[in-house]
Amino acid sequence: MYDELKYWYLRDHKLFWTLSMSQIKQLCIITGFKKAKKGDIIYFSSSDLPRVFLLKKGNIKIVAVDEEGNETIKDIIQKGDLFGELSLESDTDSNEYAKALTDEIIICSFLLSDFEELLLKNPSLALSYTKFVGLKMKRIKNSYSNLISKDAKTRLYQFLKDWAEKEGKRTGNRVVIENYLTQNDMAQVICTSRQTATQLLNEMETKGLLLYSRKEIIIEDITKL
Amino acid sequence: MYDELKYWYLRDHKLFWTLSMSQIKQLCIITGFKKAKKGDIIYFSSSDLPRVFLLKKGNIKIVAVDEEGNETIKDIIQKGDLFGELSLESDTDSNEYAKALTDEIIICSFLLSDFEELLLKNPSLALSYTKFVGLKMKRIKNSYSNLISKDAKTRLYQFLKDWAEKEGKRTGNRVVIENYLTQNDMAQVICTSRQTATQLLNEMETKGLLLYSRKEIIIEDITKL
DNA sequence: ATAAATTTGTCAGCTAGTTTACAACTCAAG
DNA sequence: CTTGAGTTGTAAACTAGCTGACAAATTTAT
Repeated sequence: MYDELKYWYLRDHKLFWTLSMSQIKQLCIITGFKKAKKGDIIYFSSSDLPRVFLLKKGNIKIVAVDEEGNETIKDIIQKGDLFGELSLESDTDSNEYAKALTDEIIICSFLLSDFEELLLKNPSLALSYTKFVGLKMKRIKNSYSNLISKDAKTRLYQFLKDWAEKEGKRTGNRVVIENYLTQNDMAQVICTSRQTATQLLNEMETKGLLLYSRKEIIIEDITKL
Repeated sequence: MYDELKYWYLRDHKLFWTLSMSQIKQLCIITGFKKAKKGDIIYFSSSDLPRVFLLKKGNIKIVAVDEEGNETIKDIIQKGDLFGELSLESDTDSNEYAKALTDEIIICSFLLSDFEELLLKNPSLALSYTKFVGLKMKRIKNSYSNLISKDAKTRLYQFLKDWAEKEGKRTGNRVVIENYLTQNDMAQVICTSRQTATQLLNEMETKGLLLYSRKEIIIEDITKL
């Protein structure tokens, strides 16, 4: 049963669709599980062997801490996302941790070295993975060039649109997003100050574009964003 | 002789070191050559089949044109760099062209589909390639987070340091860089206005940190940047 | 229930960097 | 040797967004 679950976790991910069930069964590369509750901090012990993680349930944020102790959000990871050493190179110096944003978090992980071996044995998987990483790169490039060339307002709008598309529950043009981020979190993601984000969100609320609360964000008409 | 050259071009690239000479000979994936002179514009015809390019000689810049006709520098490609559809997905919508920055440009290219087939046959190459893309991604992330969190001055200093390291000729702490960029180009790369870049460069010159001319940039003491 | 901590709302002052505008310089092509 | 296009130098006016500061609201812990 336990093993079944492991395989299912992999099977569930797009990336592994090219493999047959029996192939997946042979792999058995998942080596770790982790559960967490809201607010919990999940450390990636750098002493440990490099790993690739798969977030099965919930949402977490990756926070980087610099020399002066300033915290910046590196990434928001959503259900189904693969994260960690995607570049297949271990990141030594970075001081990062993950923080659970929602109530119940399930993360499973496998060793980078196991994964590499697997890729070597499955050329088609290697190719899919390469495409996967490439796609990720394209997305990152895109969002960064947004950050740089667009103003804060446009960035917030884009962020909300993306979020709504990924996780919102849509009925007609109305979208409801479960809000697990604070305004400060959002501000950091779109690289602006908390105050500016607050201002913009209130402005949108006055305009009737959305309804903000700590629990959920309701966008009345997604096409108007 | 001509074929020899092709193979050598691949052989020369880090990425293909894992392959034996005979393996490389079997590939014969290079399908196109292009030469250009300073100022020439090299279009990537979107109607054509998607390709991966390898810049053998010279420097070029990738310029994106948006709806309003504004041009922004996407990338500066240097000798030995692989560029194009690295994500292994063809980019349909983007309107980009490359412009030759130095006198003699040699670009060779191969079809994306050929490359994919090659990766399928050589899992270890696929793995190296993924690592390669991953590394590129890491670099991009890094430079973008510089763009976002640091001020224009720091960004220019960092840009010059990187440039010096990659292409400068160093004697002791003195570095000479062949300057194929205008101040406007540099400004765009570090995402600031031309005027700010000019101001900063002049400031550095008055401080005795460097000597700027259209032909070359001389950094008197790289450790002082 | 009460205290403590976190999150949100709002405002005035400030600053880095943009924009606009123009002059001076450099260089390649007739 | 001129001409004109491209590049560089400089300055004033302007502005988006940051900082700091504080109050109010809300959540969590005791």
